[in-house]
Amino acid sequence: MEKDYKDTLNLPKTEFPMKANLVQKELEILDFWKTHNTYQKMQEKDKSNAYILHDGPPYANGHIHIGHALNKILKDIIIKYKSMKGFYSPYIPGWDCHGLPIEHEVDKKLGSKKGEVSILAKRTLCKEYALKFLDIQREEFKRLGVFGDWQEPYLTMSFQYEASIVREFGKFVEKGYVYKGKKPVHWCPSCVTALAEAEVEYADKESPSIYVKFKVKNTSKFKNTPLTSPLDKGGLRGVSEIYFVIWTTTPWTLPANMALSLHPRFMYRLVKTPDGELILAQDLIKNCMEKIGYKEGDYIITESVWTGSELEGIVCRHPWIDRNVETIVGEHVTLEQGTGVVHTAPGHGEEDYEMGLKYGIDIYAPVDDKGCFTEDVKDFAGQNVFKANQEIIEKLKNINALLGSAEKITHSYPHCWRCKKPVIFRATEQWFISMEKNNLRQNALDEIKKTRWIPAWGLDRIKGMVENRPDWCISRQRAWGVPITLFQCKKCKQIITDKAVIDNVVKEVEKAGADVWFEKSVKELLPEGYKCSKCNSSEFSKETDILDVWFDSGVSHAAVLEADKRLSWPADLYLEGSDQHRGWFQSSLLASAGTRGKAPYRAVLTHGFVVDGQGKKMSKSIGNVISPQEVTNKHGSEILRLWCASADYREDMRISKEILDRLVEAYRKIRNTCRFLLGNTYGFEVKSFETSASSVEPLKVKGDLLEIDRLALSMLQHLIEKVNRAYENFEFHEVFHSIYNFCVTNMSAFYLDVLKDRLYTFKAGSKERQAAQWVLYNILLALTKMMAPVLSFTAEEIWSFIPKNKEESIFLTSFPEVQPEFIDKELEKKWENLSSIRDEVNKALEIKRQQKFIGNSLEAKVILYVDEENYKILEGYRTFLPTLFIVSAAEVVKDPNHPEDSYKSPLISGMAVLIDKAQGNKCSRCWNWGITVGKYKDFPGLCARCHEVLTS
RNA sequence: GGGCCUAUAGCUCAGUUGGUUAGAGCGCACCCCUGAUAAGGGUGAGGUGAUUGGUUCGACUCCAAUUAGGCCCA
Repeated sequence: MEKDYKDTLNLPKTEFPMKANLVQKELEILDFWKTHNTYQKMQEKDKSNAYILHDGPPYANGHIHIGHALNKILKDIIIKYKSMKGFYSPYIPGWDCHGLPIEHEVDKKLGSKKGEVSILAKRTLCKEYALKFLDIQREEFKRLGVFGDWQEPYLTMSFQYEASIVREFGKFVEKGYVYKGKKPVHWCPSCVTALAEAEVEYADKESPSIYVKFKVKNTSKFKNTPLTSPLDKGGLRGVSEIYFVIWTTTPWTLPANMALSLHPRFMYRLVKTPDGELILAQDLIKNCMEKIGYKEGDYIITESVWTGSELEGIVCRHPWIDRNVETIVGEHVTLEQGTGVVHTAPGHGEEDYEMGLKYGIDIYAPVDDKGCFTEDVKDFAGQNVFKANQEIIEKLKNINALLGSAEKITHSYPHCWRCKKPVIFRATEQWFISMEKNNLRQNALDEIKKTRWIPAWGLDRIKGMVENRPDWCISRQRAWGVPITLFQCKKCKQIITDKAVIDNVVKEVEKAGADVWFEKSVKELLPEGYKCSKCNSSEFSKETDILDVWFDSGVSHAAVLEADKRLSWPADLYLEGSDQHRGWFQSSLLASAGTRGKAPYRAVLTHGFVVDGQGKKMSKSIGNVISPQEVTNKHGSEILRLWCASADYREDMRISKEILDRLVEAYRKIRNTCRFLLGNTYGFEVKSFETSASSVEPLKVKGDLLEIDRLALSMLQHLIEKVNRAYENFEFHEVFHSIYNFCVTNMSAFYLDVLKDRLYTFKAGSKERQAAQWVLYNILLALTKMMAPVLSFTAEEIWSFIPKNKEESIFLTSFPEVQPEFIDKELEKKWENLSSIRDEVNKALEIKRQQKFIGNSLEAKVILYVDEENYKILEGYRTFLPTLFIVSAAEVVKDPNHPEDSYKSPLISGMAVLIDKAQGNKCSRCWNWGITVGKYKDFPGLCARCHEVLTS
């Protein structure tokens, strides 16, 4: 039996497990970070060199979903990278605590008791609810390996934060932005309350469908127009009655009709009918005439045609009210239904309202909070609007304003989520922040231009929104939020804008939270003896509405960036999903631009949404939801982190079982590469190493390196460069792909494979082997550090296996920088050729392997038949070729006439590869074949090289 | 319906200012190894560049429309 020489080899040796067992191991590492205060230690830096990423607060409701995980992990990657780059880069997570969803949950729990509970008691329940989920989410975020000051987050419901909200609101009041106006909201007449969009459910409802004509007051405009078609000899000149025709399903909104909307580019035509000359969109004529009940021949379509724009500003008369109604134009008009002429009641519709604002029309809504007409509406005062529908139709019929007869249609209509009854849209008094005051809109637009948007199209998106948005409606008729802290004089209705009054409230809120507004009386909240500056009255009322929660989070720049000593203003980066262009990015911008004239951020980065493997959005009903908890429990958070870095977040990110499986494999490959590096740096003297790696004796080490070692180092520098650039540009998928490719291609399949012979069979302390280890050590350090921001758990684990005498955590080390002295362009160029020759040899070997001529490549001898040019390339490497090809022998023959059985390279002209069996016998130690095997009596199974190693 | 965005192999990504037969890794198939071993190596097969039109000597790259999808509005 042949002696086993395995013990004489330097095989890899490491305790670092191949199997990650992430689900368990991550918990240990989290514990390590906790007990060693790793995050805190990372903050012990020069604060003047800071990189501030300001956290956008998630809503403290429910468990985190995959989108939350993506967002927090991306932030974490940046924070860790910047920190390792030497920046003071703290992360203060925050939570958005006020708002409707929490209030709803509390209402739900209260059930029938809802009405009996005081506002303060309810607010307490809301607070408890928010705290509960804050804790849950905090644990879930920490479990993902996200670093941050989790012990001291910011909460929009903390006293300090609430005081900031009141203070910032006060600034808006002082500067004159805040005004009271009317805006239509969903209103439930049965519950007598305003409803938020989320409280509205859509259900089918039967409504009347009617066509109504509006008489043109002055037809002179038309008299100058050639109205008559050749077929219509009578012409229009004798006609004095011209009407616009509208269609509506809410006759009750007609008393509030203030305008008729046309589309600026649609074509409108005049139609002669027994009921007069009607104007409507030409594409809808046929349909309307049918619906109204005319038969063909009953009406004549004239040649007269205009665009909506041409018809703008025509004065009409309301069917029965003494009111002029003008035609206006808007893009919201469609040709899907109706007449192309839209009845517009700014007090009863969202688009109508927008049009009203645009044209300066009164936002008129003569309907009270129980859904009944007010005294304003003479004929129908006191009537419920839905019940009044029929009477209004009768009225229209009587005054001959109704075309055809009323029909019934069933359509989707908003209903109250609580009482399930149909709701109405009704203008109510609301508080607004003016976009025009102090040039807020323009100022915000200027700041948008100064901000770096990543990706760049973010600028266009938010710009368009800010350009077109209406004034900011900041009031909500709710309980769970920060009150609009305004007083009104009961006598003269003056709103108090005194700074002293506001400051006083801020102080109160600082002490006791926003609850104080509801707890204390007006007198207690006002400075003592305060009197109205206008009428000297001392009787005031306090506002009961609360602020829009977007105002809450919008002022985080003041409440957190400015106020928190750990941070500074403005932030270097805001990073959220692309939905926040309308949300937080905008509210923050307006809140900051309105009070400080500047954006609160230097750069804004957005990521896409998480979708399923088909690119469809995740939804419970489809059942394609993947939760972060699921991934963590099955594969480990590390895989989720890797997923965040693997895909391009600027687009929507897909996640599926297959994608995760691929990532698990990629993870294993990276892990195993590091494990091999660890195993082969075993026994290496780190200290002497580091000395010689420093400037003390660099040349000596460099001189010991083989060419392939220097090549590997050069390749490493390129990787370092690429990875640095990718992190700087926030292109983490580039980080992942380059590191991964480096592990697979440059290391595993090339350098490490070639190196095995030297590492295993050379003497442990030989300078060749030491040189290789030195390179491996450097690669390992660089790789581990570079992956740390993404694969934080694994990097920390690897770090703990790297011979010590250094930082306690990988996150306390500094990020690898390119060392230009190790870049060797010339060498790379030479090796490009060698590398492609190696590829061709592999092809030749494969053919022989498939033919069962050889198995292991060491059984082969390679003979290269080359031309002059290739000979020059190979000449200097003759002795190294067997190592490079991982075969037992290699010859280079300068002869363009290749033998028959050889593989003629299609890629490299002038080269053929002949594979022969290696001569001699297989060395039992190094497995290379050679004629020296058997020569030595003391070790008959060894080749000369191994004999030398064992006997010297 | 509107604004913004996306569409390259089964998967994740590259593709320089429009210029030869569109690249990588994974996965897959086949083979080798059994001294990185629930590892490692090799070879190979996979693409009508969403579709349709246009600009151009020439388009994955520029433009338009369509389709599918995403976010935000309506």
